[in-house]
Amino acid sequence: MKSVYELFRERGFIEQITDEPLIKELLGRESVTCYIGFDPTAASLHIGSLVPIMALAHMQRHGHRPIALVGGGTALIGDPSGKTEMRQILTRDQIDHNASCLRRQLSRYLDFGEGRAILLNNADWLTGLNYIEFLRDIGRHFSVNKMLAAESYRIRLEKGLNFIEFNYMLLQAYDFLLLFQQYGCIMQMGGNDQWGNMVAGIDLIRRVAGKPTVSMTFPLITTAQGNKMGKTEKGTIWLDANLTSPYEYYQYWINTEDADLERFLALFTFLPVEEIAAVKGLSDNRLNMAKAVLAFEATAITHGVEAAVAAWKASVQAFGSRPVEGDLFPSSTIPRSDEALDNAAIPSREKSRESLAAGVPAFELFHEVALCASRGEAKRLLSQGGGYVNDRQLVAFDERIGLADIDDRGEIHLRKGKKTHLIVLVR
RNA sequence: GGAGGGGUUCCCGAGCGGUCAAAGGGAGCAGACUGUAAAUCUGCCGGCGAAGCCUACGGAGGUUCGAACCCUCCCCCCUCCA
Repeated sequence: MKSVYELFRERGFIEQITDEPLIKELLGRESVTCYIGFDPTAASLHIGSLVPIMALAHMQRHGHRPIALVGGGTALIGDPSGKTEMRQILTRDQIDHNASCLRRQLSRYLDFGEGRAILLNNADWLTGLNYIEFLRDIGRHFSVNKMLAAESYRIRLEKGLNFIEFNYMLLQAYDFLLLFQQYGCIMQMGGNDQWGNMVAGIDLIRRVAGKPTVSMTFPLITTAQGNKMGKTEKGTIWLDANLTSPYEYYQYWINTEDADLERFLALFTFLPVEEIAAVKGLSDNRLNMAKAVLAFEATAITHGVEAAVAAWKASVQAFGSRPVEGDLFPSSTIPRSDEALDNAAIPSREKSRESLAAGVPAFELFHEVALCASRGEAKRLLSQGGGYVNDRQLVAFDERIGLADIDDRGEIHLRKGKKTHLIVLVR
């Protein structure tokens, strides 16, 4: 079996590491306890946290012991790293609530069974700290001169950085020290913007305990367009099915740009790299099949196979069938034929028969079902030919939609542009 | 604490008494072209409506026929000095 270090290398997980020979050796030789922190700044993680999650999952699959640390304590401070402005400080209640949501969410990716992985919240030790003691025990090991030189602070020095944020690094370093002492955790991983905080932890452990520890950062994943992952202008792509439905999630992935496909398959699926390498030679239809595989696998990891199949069916229903050929990604469990399609995963709205009897002007209907944010927007959309009813393009924005448009399944299919489908269920 | 500079529509950023729902860019949406891709081109891009009205330029007041633009107070940010 390949060591997880090699796997990280070939799948593109590594941006920087502190001590390559040491990490290589440790990961190949023994079961290592490592940790990654997750900020409970929202009640759900989003796609941006997927790389760290996948990294922990890989660690676990290779017999190491991951610690997922929910930053309930550090979130009270707010990490300035990688941010140009101070972010909104959340209340204790909000953070506690979010932290408990994240615990549940992370359990879907990792097995927190006895000895296999650990889930902690740093609020448990940070909120009870005594200020004077902390300064004397921990603070004295930090050089302000050195901190000011750190990239993450330098950027903020131009924009303004207040004392509470300046402290963040000490707290994260302290987390690492505590995990080292209490759980034998010797490796921290995280996004590349965490580099400064991670190195600070290693330094602290060396000073306090005299032991070497290591860290590894992941590249900040951007799309080929240079946008941050998971933050589209439409909104964030969340991992919570209630915030981003499995169908939307699937669609997000299937719309991956060509240039990102291979990299994303390596990062966001468990498919073997040998199969992923085949993407290089693909074009047109077969390339799109590979995107379907990415979408299916990614959806299955986050929402389960059943939800992924439903999303796949809905997608095929909406965009046409292009079964993935058998020689592509043999390891993938994506359905290869399109029997038994259904569109249950396509967003739908109910509407009564009576309300349609007199016919509803199309722009009002589009607004009513939330396909458009306002009536004005709906009018503009329809006037420009961006509205469809049962695949028929509407020519007039006030065309009336009524009983005649109901199909034999009792549905009216509305479409905004090429990609946004919605089904009106007539009751 | 003192001096100066700022806070404009989702973001950046012009405007500095009427012609401003506010230049320009970005993002977004739609159309064409395609492969549910990218690039490109075109149109749209506060709300409700027929005209018109309403809501918006950090907040509250004021001057004026009329204010994003002038005045007062307050809040927030930045720079320099302490």
